Amino acid sequence: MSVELSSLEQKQLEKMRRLREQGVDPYPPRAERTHTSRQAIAAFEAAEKDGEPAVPVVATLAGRLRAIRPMGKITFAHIEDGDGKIQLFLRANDLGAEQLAFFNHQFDLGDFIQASGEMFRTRTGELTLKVTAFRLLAKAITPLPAAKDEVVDGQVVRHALLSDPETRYRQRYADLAVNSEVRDLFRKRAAILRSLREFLDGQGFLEVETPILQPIYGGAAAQPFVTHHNQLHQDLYLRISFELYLKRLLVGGLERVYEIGRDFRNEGVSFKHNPEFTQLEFYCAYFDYLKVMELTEQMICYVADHVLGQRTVVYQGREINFAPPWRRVELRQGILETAGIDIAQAPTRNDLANAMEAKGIHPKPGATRGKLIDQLLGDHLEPTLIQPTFLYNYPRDISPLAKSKLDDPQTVERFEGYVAGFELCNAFTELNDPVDQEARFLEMGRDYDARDEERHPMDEDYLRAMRYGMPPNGGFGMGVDRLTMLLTDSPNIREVLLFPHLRNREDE
RNA sequence: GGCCCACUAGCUCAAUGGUAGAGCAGUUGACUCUUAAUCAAUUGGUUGAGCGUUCGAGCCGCUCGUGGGUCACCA
Repeated sequence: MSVELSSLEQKQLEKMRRLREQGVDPYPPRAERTHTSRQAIAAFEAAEKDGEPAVPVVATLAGRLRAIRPMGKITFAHIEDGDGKIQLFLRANDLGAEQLAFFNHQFDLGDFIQASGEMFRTRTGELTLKVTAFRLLAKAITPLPAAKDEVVDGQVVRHALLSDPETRYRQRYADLAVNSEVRDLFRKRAAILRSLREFLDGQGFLEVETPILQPIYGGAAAQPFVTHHNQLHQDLYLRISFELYLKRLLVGGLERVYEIGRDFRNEGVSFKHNPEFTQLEFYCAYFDYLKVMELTEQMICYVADHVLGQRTVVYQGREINFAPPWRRVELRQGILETAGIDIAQAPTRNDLANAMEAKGIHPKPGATRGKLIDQLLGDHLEPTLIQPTFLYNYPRDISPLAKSKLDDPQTVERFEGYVAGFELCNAFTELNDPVDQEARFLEMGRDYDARDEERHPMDEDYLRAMRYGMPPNGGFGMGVDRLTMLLTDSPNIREVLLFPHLRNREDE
């Protein structure tokens, strides 16, 4: 092995080799399991009458050794499998002293074993397997981080649990192995994804898959990752959004489409940003942003109902209620109330910058009017949006793919959903006018510095698609990781990613 | 990228600038209903890396690394 092993690991490696010399395969290819821990307990309870089963419940269990308590001529142990933990009871009377000593000395915490016998109740009432045969399934070389559970008044108290975030994220396998609530969190994440699909499928949406490697990136303002196809001599970008491909599908006659997948943005990392993250986008022909708002409320409630069984959740100490209708706040009004500036009274970039200066707010140098509005939103309004809120009607120049309002061409029909002080989703009445769209692309190129990597590249094929005719439609995008944070009360996006992005370590 | 904090045994944590410790895990032994089993004994350290200050550094200073927080960035 290339890495240096600790003395404990070297001892275990030596133990494993000795077992092999004794004819014990430390990694046999097959296991026999008749019951999971839960199934064995359920089978006993079903057969049970007055504390005794009518017929013996014989089971072979398999799992990881989590506790061994030798007591002379008997030994208690716990193994953990996918369903939970179950106790084993081994007796010299049943197994012979030699077998019991083998179990006590050759098996270690973390090993996978299988054990056969009859289910019974101990004097304390715990359903337990009385073991008549056992076998090693996989030897552990590295000791699991010590974590013991103590039950106090029905509550499980963890001792010396693995808590160092770096180890937990870098060695997620160890984190999962010893922290059962981490396993539960990722089961919940899977349930969230399943519920989102169920809801959208039920609404007649078609799940599709579009390219991750794209010759032209677009649909969002973000720096892309660049890669290269060797044989084609072609630079490619990892997608920063699905938007432009999904809307091409509306041109093709698919009226309701959605995609759940990975987006990649080459930007800073933070408690709510990971370089790759899971995005949900859907597009719905003949919907506008108001209908998308209602669909959003229904969808989030559907997920909450199915995953949590309720529509409220406590996030970082504050109760959040997802029940519709969510508060609706016009962006102009929200900024007026929190920053004291009426953006409608500041029609140009300089007007707005002056208004901000007058309030003691330093406008970002070089920012467009839209970016200044975004600054006011992020600094003043966003932190106040704890309960689910739709902010709506956004400035045109930060929304190049959204349709303008009929009575106000400088404002677009767009909303963002905010919960717990951060952005959860983003949606608009999609721009389907190819002439206006081309003008927007050109505007973006003008307004942004030519070196600004976030400027929107022109996508000629997208414009061609739109010229074939795109039905009016409402589009929606949501960070699934952030929804998962909310529903699992996780303060950090890394908690809801199995393998969050971390810097390389020199020693690895 | 800036600033702040952290990094000590496998895990969780101690240690006035003066001999690096505890609990759990490990090892050895006792124990036939235990469950953080208990009891007795015991192994285990390049204190993140390097350089410096000092008679003497886990502790003070500098550089670097990693992580966390925060700001910047992120429609």
